[in-house]
Amino acid sequence: MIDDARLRFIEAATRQFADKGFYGASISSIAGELGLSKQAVLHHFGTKEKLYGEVLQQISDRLLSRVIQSTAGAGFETQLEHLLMSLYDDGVEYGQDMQLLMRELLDNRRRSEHASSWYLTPFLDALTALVRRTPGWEEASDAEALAAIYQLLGAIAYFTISQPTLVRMFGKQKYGRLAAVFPIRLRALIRTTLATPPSAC
Amino acid sequence: MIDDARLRFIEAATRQFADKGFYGASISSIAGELGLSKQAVLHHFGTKEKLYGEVLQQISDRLLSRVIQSTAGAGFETQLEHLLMSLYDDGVEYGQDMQLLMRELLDNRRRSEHASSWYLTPFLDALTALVRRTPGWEEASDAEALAAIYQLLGAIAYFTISQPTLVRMFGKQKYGRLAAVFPIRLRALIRTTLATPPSAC
DNA sequence: GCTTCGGCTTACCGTTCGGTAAGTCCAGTG
DNA sequence: CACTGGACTTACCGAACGGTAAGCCGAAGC
Repeated sequence: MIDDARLRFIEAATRQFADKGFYGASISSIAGELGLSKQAVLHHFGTKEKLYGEVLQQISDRLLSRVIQSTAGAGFETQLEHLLMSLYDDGVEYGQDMQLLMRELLDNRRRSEHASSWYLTPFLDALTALVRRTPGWEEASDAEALAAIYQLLGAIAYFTISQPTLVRMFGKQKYGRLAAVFPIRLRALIRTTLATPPSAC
Repeated sequence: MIDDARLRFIEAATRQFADKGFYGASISSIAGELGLSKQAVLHHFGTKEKLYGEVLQQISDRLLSRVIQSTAGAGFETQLEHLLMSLYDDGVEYGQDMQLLMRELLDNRRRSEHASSWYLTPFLDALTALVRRTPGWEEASDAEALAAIYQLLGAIAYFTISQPTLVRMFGKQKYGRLAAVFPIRLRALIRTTLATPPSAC
């Protein structure tokens, strides 16, 4: 199995960057996760920034392939609904990607000289395109579709990254009740959002 | 003006923690913003963690006083709408608090041994209480009200912290169009959310 | 006028960081 | 058998980090 170490480094880096952020995660601790020295990481990726870039790229690919994958059967409306709900489900289960993207959103301004910020563009473009195919949205502008989808993404991402904090805030039982109610309301939110094209707003 | 330096330190710290995160901001750079040495900071606050705690406490107070302040005139429904919209407006103008709270949400798990995570509880409690006074929500559970308000907060916070990244992603014009549409859709989202109590969901 | 004290400084400490340099080990290849 | 190149190591570097210790200094209190 060639490049095995490379892939495992990226996995470990994804975990740690999501958990501690770019500055909080060190290459030596990432290497330590596989029982290797930090120079093993530098050997494969050159710099920390490049490793981070690969992590981001992989997440971007995952997200985009998910959109493409969902383009099958049913109407665009239910496609979009399924996609967003599965994004929520997976985010709750293992929120690494959500966490990392949120961090990237926060740090991007500061780190913009070193890393580009276009990892999310294809994903957002695909989503807005999908929105504009749902009934009532055919003549909506990009901005209008993007605004709608961004609100839904925000609701999803914000909740999923809050999970650990909410558990400690409210305790397991109360969080459990919240987590039981949330997806029901989320589904309703998605439907009413799609049922409210700009012309009816 | 006594304690002037203290307050200015907290202001600078708020800026830098919001911008770079807890680990990214150093006490010496915070001190440098007032032209003082890092030991001036340590003299006032003891440790970095305590300074961070005061910053968080101040933000929490600001948020809570905002909720209380909004409790005047009009129905609870429009109170809540005004509150959320002003949260959005200010978040767009200077998103420091939003950014910092988002970071805290992400880092809280990791830093939980040193700092408590209850800064947001009073704010969330006040908001859920406010939701449960709006028509149709009187018999909703805490979890249901919290889920609804959390989705709205997510939509608001996610967009406001994304601002700089979105500008670089799409350019000023396209972002301008997005920013023009967003609050319109947000207001609609708030209203339909409040108009959809759990019984109708 | 002397002391006290808060605000602040310089000097220093141990640790960790990202990154460089040089070498070791070993499988594959002629 | 010699050699080559990739994977990985140890050794090291300068810089920055959070924090401690001790001292300076001007205003206030006696």
